[in-house]
Amino acid sequence: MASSIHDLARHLNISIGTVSRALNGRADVNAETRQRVLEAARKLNYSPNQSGRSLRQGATRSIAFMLQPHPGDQQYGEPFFIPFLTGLQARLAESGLDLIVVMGAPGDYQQERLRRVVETRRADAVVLAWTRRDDERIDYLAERGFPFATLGRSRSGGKSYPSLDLDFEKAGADAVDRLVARGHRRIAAIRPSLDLNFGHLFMTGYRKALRRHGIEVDPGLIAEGFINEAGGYQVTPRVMLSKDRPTAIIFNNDAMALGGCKALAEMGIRPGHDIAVIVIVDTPLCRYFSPALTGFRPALEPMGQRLAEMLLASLPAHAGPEGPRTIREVWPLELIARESD
Amino acid sequence: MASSIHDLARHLNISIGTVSRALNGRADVNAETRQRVLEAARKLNYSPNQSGRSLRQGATRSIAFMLQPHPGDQQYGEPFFIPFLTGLQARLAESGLDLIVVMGAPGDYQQERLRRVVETRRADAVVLAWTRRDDERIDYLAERGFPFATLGRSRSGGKSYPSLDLDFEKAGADAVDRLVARGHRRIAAIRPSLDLNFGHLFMTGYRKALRRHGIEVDPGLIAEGFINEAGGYQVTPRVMLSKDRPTAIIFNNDAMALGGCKALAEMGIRPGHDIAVIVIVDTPLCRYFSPALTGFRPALEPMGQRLAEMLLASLPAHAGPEGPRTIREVWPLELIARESD
DNA sequence: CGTTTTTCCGTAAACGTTTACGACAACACA
DNA sequence: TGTGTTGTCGTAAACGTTTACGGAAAAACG
Repeated sequence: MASSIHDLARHLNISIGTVSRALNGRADVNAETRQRVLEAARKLNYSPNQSGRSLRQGATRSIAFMLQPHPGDQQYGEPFFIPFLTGLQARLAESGLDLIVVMGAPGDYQQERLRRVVETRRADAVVLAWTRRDDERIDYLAERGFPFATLGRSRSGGKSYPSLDLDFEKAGADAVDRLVARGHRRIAAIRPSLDLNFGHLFMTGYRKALRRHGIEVDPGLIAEGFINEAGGYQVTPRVMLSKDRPTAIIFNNDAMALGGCKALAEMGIRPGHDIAVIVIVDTPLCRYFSPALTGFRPALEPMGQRLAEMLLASLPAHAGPEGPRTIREVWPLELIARESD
Repeated sequence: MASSIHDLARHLNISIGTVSRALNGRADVNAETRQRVLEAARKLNYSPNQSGRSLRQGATRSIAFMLQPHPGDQQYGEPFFIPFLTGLQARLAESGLDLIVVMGAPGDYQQERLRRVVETRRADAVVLAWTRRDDERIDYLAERGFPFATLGRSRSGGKSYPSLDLDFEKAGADAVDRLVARGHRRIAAIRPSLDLNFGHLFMTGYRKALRRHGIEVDPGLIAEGFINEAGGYQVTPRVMLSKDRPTAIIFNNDAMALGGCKALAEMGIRPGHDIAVIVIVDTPLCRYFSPALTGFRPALEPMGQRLAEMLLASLPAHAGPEGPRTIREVWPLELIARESD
């Protein structure tokens, strides 16, 4: 049904080699011949078979983003990822690469999907997100020498790969600073597993800032939950029942904040009135919540573009001129002051 | 670097044909030979090159889901799609198929990404979502004879393809019925473009039910906005300024409801107290909002599985036994009563 | 023992590309 | 006219699979 390069060749009475060269813009083909080939390609509705091309070139010209649910949870953190993916895909498209998103099955801790993509060579490189402090995916990819980049840092030592992260540590500290400046001293933190690196970074900033202000960190004001609405809802009451109630809460995430505010509402506590609330990663949800939640906004779309660039530069086939290769970058989180603190 | 079928053959001193047959579980290979091949495959860390396989078989063994932003908007409706995709991918994996998600670029009205997937044969079939009343994507695919299925119906006549949709019409009517039974007669509707088929269906149910109750539909109580938080926020005040204020609002979507409730809050109107609120498609956001929003919950994950099944049955290569093939199904939306109405 | 069937395996072609190599003509130059 | 250069194209191999076909040996059968 679909026309191949042979059809074009037959139709034009020339060889497939010439057709291919004409299509690929090679120099050694007559201008007029090229014109005829391009016209015929349009007329016969030709477009190259990707499998044939991949097989010959040993490259699929596509990059895979692994969308993996948080273990113990069905959450993917989508509202966060979509703008990032938009930027990623835009930049990749500029270089003629396709972005494909591979869904991990919930409960797939063995990285079955990732292995599948790598081993069957469905993509030339992969992008990982939600890096963990010790991330077996990174070990796996580095060991096999498969190209990859990560959104988020990891503790994995000695490996060299492009990574882009947000400065969660500074955001955690900034949040504390802001609250202290407004007179708060009992500041709670609702966080996910410390295994998730951004949770760890956030808490580092939180602790450091508290100490800097001479405030002792109270374990009773820190609670861990799943990084979704249910997690925030379940866990927030715990810190509110601390013997000396917090006057402020920092949530690591918009979904946790939503659940947390629900729990607060049920206790008759109004964010912005009775308690200050700040969320680390801002999304549209924060803006349209009542009261609007103060948060730190990441530049997700530019980050996607940037990580694509970094990844491309690290790929043998795309390595540009000599310029020094950026390996890791940490981007700032910008505070958006609203009504909740 | 990666081992091919030739490496296995050389290593075992047999022919590549036998290796392939052994690997693919064909009958005409000695049990002991097969055992040796499988062992060697494990030892040499072999897995088949997907490009080679696709080229030979003329099938990629993967299905593409097109994730397209709503025109005029950057919204993808992710919280809705993720559970659906989870079901889809689970069922496809059972049949050895991979699911890949292809991100449409915002503003890509010419379906450039879709064309790309189809023409370069990156997938054996595609799944479309957010069908429009007249959907040029469906026309395109049907015309080319490319296998596809849709989440959502369309008006496109005469074409035969598997589709699965929710009964938005009934949900719209049910919402009205419920509100009328509770004494409301001025019921507003916040909807997206009628071009989106689910918006159209919702409004059909809404109108029919109002008429059934002898209530005239008031154009002043209907407003159209982008299907996101900003849309709900911008448009909700419009219906509230109607000369005879509504006592209830039905939102087509959780994000629109969030924005709408923000607007209401700014006007000093409390959902659940001063006005009844119902949202058609329920998500975790509705549950954890304060007050918790009454809504209609779709069975998204089972729907994903079901659509995968329907798509598989329609594929020549996977067509099972003769059983009658379901072509279109409409699933119910279950009302979850909460606090907002 | 001769014939037929079965079991197992090797050979080679094919899928649709890209590309190294060489051929041939046209042209320039001495 | 002979030699080199340039421009354009065809040939054929290669990428990693799957599979139709046939053949040899073993088994079954008379």
